[in-house]
This record gives sequence, structure tokens and C-alpha cells, in this order.
Amino acid sequence: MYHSKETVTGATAEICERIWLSIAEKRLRPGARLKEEQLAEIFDVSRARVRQALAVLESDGLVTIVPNRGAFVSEPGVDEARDVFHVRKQIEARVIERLIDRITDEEIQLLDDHLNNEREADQRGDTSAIIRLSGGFHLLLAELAGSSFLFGILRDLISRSSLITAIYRGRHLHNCGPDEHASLIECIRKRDKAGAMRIMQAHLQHVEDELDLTEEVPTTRDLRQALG
Amino acid sequence: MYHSKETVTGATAEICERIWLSIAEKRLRPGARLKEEQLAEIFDVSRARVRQALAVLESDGLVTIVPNRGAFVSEPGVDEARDVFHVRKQIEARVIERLIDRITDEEIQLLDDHLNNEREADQRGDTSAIIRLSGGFHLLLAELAGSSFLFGILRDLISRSSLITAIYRGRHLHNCGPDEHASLIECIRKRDKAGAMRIMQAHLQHVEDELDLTEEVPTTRDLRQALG
DNA sequence: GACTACAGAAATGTAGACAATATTGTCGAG
DNA sequence: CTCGACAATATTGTCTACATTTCTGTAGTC
Repeated sequence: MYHSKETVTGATAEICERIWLSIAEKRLRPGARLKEEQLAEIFDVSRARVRQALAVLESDGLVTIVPNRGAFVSEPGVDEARDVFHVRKQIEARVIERLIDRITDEEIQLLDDHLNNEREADQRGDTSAIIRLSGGFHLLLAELAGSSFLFGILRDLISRSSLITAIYRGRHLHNCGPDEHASLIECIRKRDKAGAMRIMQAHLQHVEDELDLTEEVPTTRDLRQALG
Repeated sequence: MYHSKETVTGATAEICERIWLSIAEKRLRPGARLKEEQLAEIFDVSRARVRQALAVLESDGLVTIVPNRGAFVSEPGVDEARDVFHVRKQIEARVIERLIDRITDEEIQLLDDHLNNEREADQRGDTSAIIRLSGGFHLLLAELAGSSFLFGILRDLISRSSLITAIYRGRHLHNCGPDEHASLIECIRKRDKAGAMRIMQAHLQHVEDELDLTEEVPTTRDLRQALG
């Protein structure tokens, strides 16, 4: 896996991971209801652990829990979507800053290896792997930046980005292709901080530009607002 | 309370809040064991809900859960402590940037009101209130910056800062006094972005400088490392 | 025909009991 | 007296059953 430190304990983390992946792959649509018993059966765990996982996912913003109603996949509005991308640009800029100052040649090799995995998955058409790896590239950068805190923030941001792209972009599924990642690696190899930051900003801007954030998407739950 | 949006549902959030406050007030020491049954009795809730709260706190980094062993208050090392303050300086800088651009006079009044509350608590010597309000000032800034995401990150950062100061600073209890907050407000009132950012950086640096981050504090659990 | 009230179904929230595991204390051998 | 095995205790992890709440479908009334 692409994260160095598990932030949540074993079994709970696995459930969170699988639900997150399902959301990122659009297998779970925003607003979809997450029945505890159903999840417990699917993952073959107790309902208690499902509830723990849902509580964590709620604190991550991926799931919304309504008391006595149940858990639903969150439906971030356009303002929240813009907010996420705005912050993400800031955070990834800080990651690049730190990264360039301290990365070693061996670690750059890790980036190359990751990029190869991305390309292979791209050729195979392995959607699940593409999504994991394209997000994982950014997480790897954060990990190599040496700040577990930035890593955690970025992990959260990428999860939400996946959710947002699932809502506001219809055509493509993956977040970002390997090409821009390649040119970013080249800047890092040359320790070109300004260039790397410029590419990263453009890269994230491309992802954001493909979204349609002009109008609010009617939410599944707030029918009154959607149909009023 | 000082947060605009609850990220976690009702009862679970309340438990997280109370545990967090206990940690910030040093009533719960780093490394302290958190027995589920005990917590359930104290908060008068079911053990299941305590487990949910602990899972959330773990994902926030305030609590460490060891399988089949239990939950403990986290004990961040010196490198993690430096990391938190480094990121916090970056995040709070972004908060100030956004804040100055969009704050209204009415909202500045909110800052003044908050400052008055801080001063009153300071005169009363109300430790619990001082801790809540001094952190709350920074959270209010994030809230007024209009980014719920930055708010969430800062909330996390402040929690960890409290934990870190609890470990690495013996003398003072509060994180930051109201005086520097006052001069920060003055810069905001004048829309002096550069000045505000300078004061904020200095403010956070003061807090960090009072910590003793030169040597690793022996952890309660890793006795082998502490006593070896 | 439309609206309200009520009953049934389904899902969540909670409590309790039981099993698995780690720690602690005790006994005995050397 | 020290070390190691073993039993006792305490705590976590899990499952089951039940109470509570919400949603849905139906019947009754105007």
C-alpha cells in the first residue's frame, strides 16, 4: 500500500479503505444509503465494527450520519468542492517545498517505480488500480516530504477530491493521468522547486477545470431544496 | 461553542470533545490508559459509543489504540512535535491570507468580543476556560476565513498542539496569552496582511520556543527504549 | 378523491453476556 | 534467591437480543 503509517487500527481501517475505494470508483454514489447490517454482511464483520468505521468516515467527511436515520455517502456542495481544491493546492505546494529540500536520489527512484506502476495499470485498464495509484502518487510525495501531518491532511483531501470528482465530473473516472506526474518527477530530479510547484499547480488546476462547479447538484436527501 | 460545523454526530462528538478537553487541561496525561468501561461509566453512555469515540480520536491522532491492549493518550515524539508546529505555521498563514481578504467589520467585532472573553477568563484564573478560549481564538480566525476545511485542519492541529505542550512544557499551562491576540486583531482591523502574518508567525514561534524539544521524552509504554 | 391516523416493517441505538487475549500474581524447581 | 511455568484476573473484542425511532403502506373519514 501507499501509506507508511496506518492512522486507524487494523480491521476498522480496512473497512474504511474499502468504502473509500468504492466511493472513489463510483460504485457507491453520493447520497447512497449505507445500511449497517448490509455492510456487516458484505465485509463479514460485526455491526459494531461497521459503526466504528462509519464514525471515522464521518469525521473524515466522506459519510454523513443522521441520528436514528443512518449513514449516507456525503454530498459536498459546490462551495465545499471549491474549498477542497483551494486548500489542496496550498497543501501540495507546501509538500513540494519540503520535498525538494530533502529528497534523496534513492527516493526519486521510488517515484519512478510508482510512475511505472501507474503506466502499467493504465495500459491494463485496471480502473481500481488507476484510482488508487493516481492518488497514491500524491500521497507518496507527502510521505517523502517527511511530514506525517501533511500526509494525513493530504490523505483526507484526496479522499474528498475523489468524492467531488465522482459528483461533478461525468466523463472521466481517474483523477489525473501519469503524464503530468512524469514531468513533475523530472523537475524534482533537477531540484527545480519553482518548476515543480508550477507543474503541480497546473496539474491540480486541470483536474478542477474538468469539473462543472457552476451549478449546485441536487442532493438526494434534501429533496425540498432540490425540487422546491 | 466556537466551532461552526459539527463534524461528528451528537453523542460521539460530545465524548470526543470532553476527552480532548481533558487532555488539553492535562487532566489526562500522555500515555494514560483509557479503559472503555471506565469511560462508559463516567460519560454515562454505552461501551459501544465509547469505542466509536476512541476510533475517531485515534484517526485524529490524539489516542493510540493497540489491539487487544486498549486505548492510550498518544505520546508524540519530538520530530512529530516539530512537524505539527511547522505545519501549523503554514496553515495559520493561509488562514490569515484568506481572512484579511474577506473579513467584515461586524466579524472583527466578533474577534473583539472573543478577546474580551479571554481577558475575563484570564482574570478569573479559570484554567479550563483559558485553554478553550485561547485555542478558540485561532479556530474563530479559521472560521471567519470561510474555509471549513482549513477550520477542520486547524482544529486537529490545535488539539495536537495542546497535547504536545502538555508533554514538552512543564511551567505554563495555557497555549498563548491574550496580548498577542490583541495586536493581531489590530493588524486585521487595518487589513495589514503582511503585519498580521508576521505577528502570527512570531506568536506561534513563541509558543514553540517555550517547549523543550531537544531531547526525547521517555514514553510510558516503550519502557525498553526509555529505561534501556 | 384527498387527507389523516394508525399499524406494521425495517433499521438504528443500546445493553448485556460470552469468548479471546494480555497482564499479573503465585507456586515450584534449581 | 532467581527464573520459568502456570493459574487467576482484568480488559478488550464480538455476538445476540431487545428497545426506540423512522419510514411505509393501509384503512378510514370527510
